[in-house]
Amino acid sequence: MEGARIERVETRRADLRSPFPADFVARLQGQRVRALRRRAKYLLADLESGDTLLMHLGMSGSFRVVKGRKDAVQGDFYFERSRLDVHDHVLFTMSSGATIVFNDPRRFGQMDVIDAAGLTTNRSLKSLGPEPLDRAFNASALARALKGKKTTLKAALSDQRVVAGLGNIYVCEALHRAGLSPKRKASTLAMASGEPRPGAAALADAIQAVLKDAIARQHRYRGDDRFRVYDREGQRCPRRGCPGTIKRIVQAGRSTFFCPVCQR
DNA sequence: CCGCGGGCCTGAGAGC
DNA sequence: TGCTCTCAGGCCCGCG
Repeated sequence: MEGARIERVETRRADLRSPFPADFVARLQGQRVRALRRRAKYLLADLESGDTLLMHLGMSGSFRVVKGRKDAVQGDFYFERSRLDVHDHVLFTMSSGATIVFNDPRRFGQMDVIDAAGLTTNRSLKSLGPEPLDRAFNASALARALKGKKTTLKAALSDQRVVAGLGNIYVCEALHRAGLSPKRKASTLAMASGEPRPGAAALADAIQAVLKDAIARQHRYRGDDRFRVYDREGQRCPRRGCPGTIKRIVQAGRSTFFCPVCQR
């Protein structure tokens, strides 16, 4: 997509989680994609017009690139429409001849077009916390974010306003790596007399390690047996020398997996 | 404002 | 084997 022009956009239904904006197609067609980037769990494609295409995969969303030949036009596309799935909801036909297909069975995904001001005012973007993979993210940044949080570490880390980009699974994984209990009060890792508490450094490191590892290994959220604690209730704790057994509890309506022995 | 619970949606997996 | 049922996730909304 990057550097190519969006020749045609087709939405194959009226909505994902919410309806596509009325001018969705009009504001995209004919625009060159200046740059692709990410903020939290959102994908952003900056366009020549100054608008930005905002995309979220939700739970089950994915993109695939279908290559075609421009001289083999099938309808308005460069490939056989019979190759489309019922859950292929948005098609971007690019000037490169490739078609980018957005597939999302559960339709928890999101697509929107925002203007430049929207980058700071859009509801989805404006309250996001720090990026854990930014250089600026460290124990102090995390401690500041957790300051005054009355809730548990699990709930705080799941809150995109505190730290951007962690989902249920990676919160569990990061807390285990850091040796911190998901039930612990979040503010206990906040600053104390100008210094981050010891656990904050461990947690900041663990968050970064979990995300880098997941990206490098191309984790999938289900059917993936490479998590240390997620979906491992009743199994031995993977920490060296720890005799604990992974436990499952429910916090804020979501499953938490942790080791009660080594996570304090 | 904050935190929590419910709801959206489908398919994988469990249970009969 | 095949049917039904539950439940998982991210995010938004409404409630207290």
